[in-house]
Amino acid sequence: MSKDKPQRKTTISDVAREAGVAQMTVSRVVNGGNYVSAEVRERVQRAIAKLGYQPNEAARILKGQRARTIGLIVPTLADSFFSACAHTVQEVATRHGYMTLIQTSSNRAEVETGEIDMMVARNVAGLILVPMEMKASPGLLAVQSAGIPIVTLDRVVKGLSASEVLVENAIGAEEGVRHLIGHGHKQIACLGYDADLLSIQERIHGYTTAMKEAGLHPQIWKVESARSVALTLQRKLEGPQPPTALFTLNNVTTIQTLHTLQQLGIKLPRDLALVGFDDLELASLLTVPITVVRQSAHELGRSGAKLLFDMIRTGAPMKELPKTRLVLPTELVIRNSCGCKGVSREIVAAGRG
Amino acid sequence: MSKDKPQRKTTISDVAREAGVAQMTVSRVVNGGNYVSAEVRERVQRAIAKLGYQPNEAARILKGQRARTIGLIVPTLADSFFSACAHTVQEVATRHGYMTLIQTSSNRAEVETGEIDMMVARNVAGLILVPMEMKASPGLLAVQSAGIPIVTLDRVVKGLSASEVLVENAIGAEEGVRHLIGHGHKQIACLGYDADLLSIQERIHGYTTAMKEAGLHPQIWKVESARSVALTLQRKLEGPQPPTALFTLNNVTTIQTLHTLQQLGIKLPRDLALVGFDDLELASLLTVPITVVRQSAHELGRSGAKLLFDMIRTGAPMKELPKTRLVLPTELVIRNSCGCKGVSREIVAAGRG
DNA sequence: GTGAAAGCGCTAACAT
DNA sequence: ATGTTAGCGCTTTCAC
Repeated sequence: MSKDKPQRKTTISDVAREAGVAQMTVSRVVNGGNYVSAEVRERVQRAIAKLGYQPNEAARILKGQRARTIGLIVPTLADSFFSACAHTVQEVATRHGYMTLIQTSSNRAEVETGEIDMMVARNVAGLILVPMEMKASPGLLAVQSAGIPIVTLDRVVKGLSASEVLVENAIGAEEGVRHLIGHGHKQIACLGYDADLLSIQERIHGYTTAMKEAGLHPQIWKVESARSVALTLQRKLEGPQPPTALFTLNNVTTIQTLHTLQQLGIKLPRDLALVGFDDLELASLLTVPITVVRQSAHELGRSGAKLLFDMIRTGAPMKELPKTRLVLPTELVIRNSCGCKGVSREIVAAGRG
Repeated sequence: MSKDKPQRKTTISDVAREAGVAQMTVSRVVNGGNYVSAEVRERVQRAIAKLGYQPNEAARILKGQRARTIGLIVPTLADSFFSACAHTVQEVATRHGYMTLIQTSSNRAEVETGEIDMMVARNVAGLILVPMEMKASPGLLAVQSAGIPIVTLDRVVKGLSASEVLVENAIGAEEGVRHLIGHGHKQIACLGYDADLLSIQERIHGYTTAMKEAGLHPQIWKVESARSVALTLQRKLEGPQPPTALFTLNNVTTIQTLHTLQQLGIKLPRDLALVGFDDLELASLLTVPITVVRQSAHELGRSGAKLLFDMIRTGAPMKELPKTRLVLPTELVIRNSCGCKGVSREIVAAGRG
């Protein structure tokens, strides 16, 4: 039907012939174009455009260069927080002329390890990840000693000289809990899971700080998984001395909580006040708009990618990579689940076919 | 701090030396091991194990092999429909031992074109995309004639021999609109944008079919962009003869509509009934749970990836690639915005730190 | 069965 | 400022 001959891709030597120069000159033009006269550069660029030349990555890599590709590992793309983050990382990478290998670890350290190996095999120029383990695995250390810059998002890895972008989890949680305290609540419970994650630990710490500061007794309900949130909540709320307010540790917990309250017929904020960590899409359109501590996924992605490309540009080779730690602020978005009355008006964007 | 020498990776010739054979023999052992005596194979395998040899992908690719990487281009990852889709594609790819280069086209054909070129430069083994143009660009044709399998999602590209995964847009829309008609509505307006996309055209077609079938007069409000939804809606609803029901053409339109109705103080479903195309996260927790025509992003991704790997496996080289068209069903999820009374109970999953 | 040679497309290092 | 040479690690081709 179509062309039978797979028409050999145009190579650097095709361009060189077309422009009447040596391959090396073309290579120089492609890579920054230094030490090339304006006239020749012009001619080469025309030839490139005419032939639709694209440098062959494999050849570059074989020569020892790094791929113009970065790796990104997030727990899942099915959570809008991480997909927003991935979106931004990819955008920044594109702006730098890089592509992005995106993998999901499904919250499993072994999976992450395998993915790191595959990325190393592809000579990625840098690696951004939301790490699953608190201490550096041999794989990650190998990446580091291969001189590949690493940025971790949301969490830190001990024993690794990677740059980190974190979130003011403790301060954000404090602020949220203080807001509930400001509404006069004394019995504020803190609900969530994954207590082994740094981010969650910090939020719990923030909760505890705010409670103690107000002379209140912290009540922390750690559950093992997202699924058990509903059970725990139901048991506690129907028990003696139910709390008058709730602080939920992440978006999934908040959603589970909302569903459970709906089932139990408990009305927000009349029967129970709620502040959650993490914003929800459509939060303002819910039966009761939810007050949340918002962290920006886009900012996390943007900062992480920016840091990575700084490192890639600097090209600190194998040696001590410059290690940076960035901590992003959170924002208390006051809606109605906390007991406040006002109406929040929010804007939506983005489109699909 | 760590190792200063980046310890050159062991190559095929290291293994050959260690085993006392030629590189070629090692290569044969690595790739299936045919035409090698058991004794030599044994020796080579021991050497491979001892040295921890990993074949270099770049070198393989340079020799004309395809990368164990596929490309995926979606309009955006900031829309949960497409990120869910990307999530599943990536999962399937991983299961096949492939990685996934994920790029976003931002709904712009030129961007898509550039990304396709970069993927070709990386020798991807296959390409999955939600195409922005209805006719094949030179770039896409080049991919095809290079023998790289292509699968398009949600839309078709004319003049391209790619496999396609589509959605029963027309039938789904018909079903949704018929449900509104079943509630006794006569004045049902259809609202949305991006009318040049096949998927939207089909939904409009389904709407029109259902209306005509019932002897009703179609009322289609095409707007130019997501932003103008609110304006149009407000103007029409405050004008003479406002409709009693609304059919919105995609999730963004539905959300804009919800916000607008909230502002105008119009209550669902008392003042106005609503059925939307595309499900919303948290739809069941909204003030009024929204009835929607749901299409499965995961199924779209899964089917597309499956199709692609079928093609990659078959390895139909440059010749006529087997072209398949798959059309996925939609599902009418009845909640309350249509006027139905029942309570829907839904489950949430997925977790984050 | 096994091996030697050639070369994929590119760029670092060295001419000129 | 531009060109020449060599070789990255692998597999295809052909010889033995």
